[in-house]
Amino acid sequence: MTPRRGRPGRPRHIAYGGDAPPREQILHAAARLFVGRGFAATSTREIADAVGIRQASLYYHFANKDEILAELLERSVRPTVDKIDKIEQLVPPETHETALYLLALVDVRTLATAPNNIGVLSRLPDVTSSAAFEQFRNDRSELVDAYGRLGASIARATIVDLVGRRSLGEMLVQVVDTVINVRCAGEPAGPRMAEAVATTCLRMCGSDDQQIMAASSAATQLLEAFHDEPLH
Amino acid sequence: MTPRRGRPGRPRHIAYGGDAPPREQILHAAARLFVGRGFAATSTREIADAVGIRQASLYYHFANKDEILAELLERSVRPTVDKIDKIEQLVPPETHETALYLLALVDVRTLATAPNNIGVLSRLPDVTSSAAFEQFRNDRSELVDAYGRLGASIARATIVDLVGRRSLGEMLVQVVDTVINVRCAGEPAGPRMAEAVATTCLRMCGSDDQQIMAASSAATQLLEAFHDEPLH
DNA sequence: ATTATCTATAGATCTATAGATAATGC
DNA sequence: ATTATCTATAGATCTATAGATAATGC
Repeated sequence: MTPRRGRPGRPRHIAYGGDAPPREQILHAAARLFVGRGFAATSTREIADAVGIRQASLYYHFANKDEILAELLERSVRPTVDKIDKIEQLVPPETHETALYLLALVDVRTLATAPNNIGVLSRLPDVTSSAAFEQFRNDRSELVDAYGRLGASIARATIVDLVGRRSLGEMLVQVVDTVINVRCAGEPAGPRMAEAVATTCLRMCGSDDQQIMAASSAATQLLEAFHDEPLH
Repeated sequence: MTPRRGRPGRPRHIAYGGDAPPREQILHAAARLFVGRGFAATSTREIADAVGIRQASLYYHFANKDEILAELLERSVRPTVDKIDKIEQLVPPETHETALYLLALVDVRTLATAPNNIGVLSRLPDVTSSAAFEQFRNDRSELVDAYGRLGASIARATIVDLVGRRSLGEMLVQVVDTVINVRCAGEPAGPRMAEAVATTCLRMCGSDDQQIMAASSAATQLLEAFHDEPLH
């Protein structure tokens, strides 16, 4: 009953276009163009040309241009959001510091390895004012909540009362998003960067050097378990 | 010989539209829309509607849409670039540290007080890939050079050799541009922010706390002289 | 006469739909 | 029969130009 995707159809006007599924080829080309020239400035024709199909053929895979964008936006947060539960359910001897550190590491890696630096998309005004942005807003909100909860469980009451749980979350996410800037600037964002970001997050919550060191080594060990996780 | 701008012409289809010069009204409306919804996503009709004139009337003031963008881009750097010479010509007892600190203060204020946070424009991919971006690139390059020169005159040879004068300049500008982020996040960017950014700049060049304090108070005093400066 | 607007429109897109077609799989 | 493409095109923009017009200033 399920349609058997992946079966051949009519051949493309251009002979060969790689062996990835066509949907993935479209997403990849669209990501490159959206990030490089902007969402509104990129026409569906340009995407199709990059893939090697006709403009109208895009609509077999996506209902409209916004849906391509929505999928790319989702891919820039979903992998991290999906790991929140497991991270928050860490039990002693792991500390809350370790959990926040680990969340930051996972998040940085997601943004750092996402093809074409799609993390930029959610900052573009033509994207944020598009209908496709709604779903992303929800996903990101979950992420901010998680950062806020973990941060608040670490920080002293004085800090939490002053800053507020929500805006602590916002600021932590903001710091993590530095990775996007770094990639825009053309520098690679490796494990070094991840450590820098994660320690900064703990420091924002008032952790001292010793706590940070402990969280760092614990989280770094746990990270690999999350690395090998299947995404779906 | 000079055309007398500002004389009345045919009345607008909408009676009253404020008393600023029409060119300024257009720039203001365009800035708000470009920053809020993106450059490519904003039509000339939307700009005209916001001003209260017909779409075609824009073309009496600007040759095309790109020229509106070009003017906005220029206004986001020009005020700072115009003050570089005077800042670099500071003589003892003012130090190089003071000069860099002052440049950062001036730059932050320009970005912080620019209407509609037009600093964002130069980060949008549809803007950076437009023809109007060429001039901005040159202006910004001058600015990066100045930061690089001042930074290199402060930093130890080991730092300059490692990082390179040019990329030291790039990073200093990057730090100053944090103001744009802050405004995007909806927070106000006041003198407090300016101090934070400027001290960070000095610290990046290896200045110690005492040098920073001295530069800070010297530069803060000099700032007002630059504040009252006429712009043209 | 000069200025700043207006109306009308050409020409170039751009998105999305309708319906045809060239492959393979059963 | 099913899949993934194709061709053709409608309808909705969007930018920019041409030429008319309603004010004021001299």
